[in-house]
Amino acid sequence: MLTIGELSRATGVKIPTIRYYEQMGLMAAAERSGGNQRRYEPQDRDRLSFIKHARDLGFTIEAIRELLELSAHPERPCADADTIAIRQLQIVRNKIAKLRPLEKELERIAACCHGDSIRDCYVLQSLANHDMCVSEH
Amino acid sequence: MLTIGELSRATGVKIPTIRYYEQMGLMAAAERSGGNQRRYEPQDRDRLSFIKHARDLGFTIEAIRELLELSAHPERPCADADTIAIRQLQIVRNKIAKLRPLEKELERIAACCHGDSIRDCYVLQSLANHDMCVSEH
DNA sequence: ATCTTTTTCTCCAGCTACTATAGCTATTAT
DNA sequence: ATAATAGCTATAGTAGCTGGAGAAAAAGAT
Repeated sequence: MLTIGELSRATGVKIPTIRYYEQMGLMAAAERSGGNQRRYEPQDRDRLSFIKHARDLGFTIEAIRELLELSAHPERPCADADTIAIRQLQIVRNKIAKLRPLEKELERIAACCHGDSIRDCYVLQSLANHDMCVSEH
Repeated sequence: MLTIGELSRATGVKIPTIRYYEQMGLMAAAERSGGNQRRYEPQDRDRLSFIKHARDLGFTIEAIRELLELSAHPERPCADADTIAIRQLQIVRNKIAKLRPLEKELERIAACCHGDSIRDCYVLQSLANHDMCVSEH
């Protein structure tokens, strides 16, 4: 049996976050000690590690809930889990695709400022004037 | 003079967002019509466009506040604005740097699942077992 | 002038995924 | 027995909006 602090150290998930996951229904309500403190089984640690790993990969709570649902039904087809992973991959790729033009634009804006005073600051001019941008965003 | 709807259409910023910016002090409290509706001057449109452009580039409200502060003082050195832009570039680069390993990991997880049922689903196994990951994240 | 439609007003709640505080109690170590 | 550490609940706050309710104003049609 683990205390919430031990579970936290074992998984790298902060204590308030563990309680939050319980509230959100990702973790089952833990058993309690005589003094009303949460006590966990080893399998709770596995489940929480799964959640942490998925969160680190950017899956939403909702998506994780679905994945956990699926893993509770070993006979179901694997395709559903695959779909969720592919969806997440799309989300991550979209984010990267949006950030890359921003990076380029900021490089340009930040690198080119050779003015001395705000009056002719390239950064501020660029922000004021969208036409100066080299790409869409 | 523009109504809030016209300003919204002119800049692509939604009406509640314009009111929110006013609340946050990014936009000055607008003049009002006899019937208490907001009326804007052309320079308000420029300011809001500036804000929108900066938001699109991922600057926080706080950073935008600083940039607007700076642009109100044309005699100050340009370096301050440059610093803010460079900081934002760092933030964007960090985000990309974090997302790329996730992309790789998700590609691997999503592509390799050849099992039929959840029992031997590669997606779920990978999430359960961090050791299967090829990179840190 | 009246009627209808559209726009705007304020206030407040909700979103994601936590994080932090306050005030209290339980457990553990000495 | 006492002190230190760890845990409890409940509530509010974070960023940056977004949406809804209910009322009032403005604009267009007759």
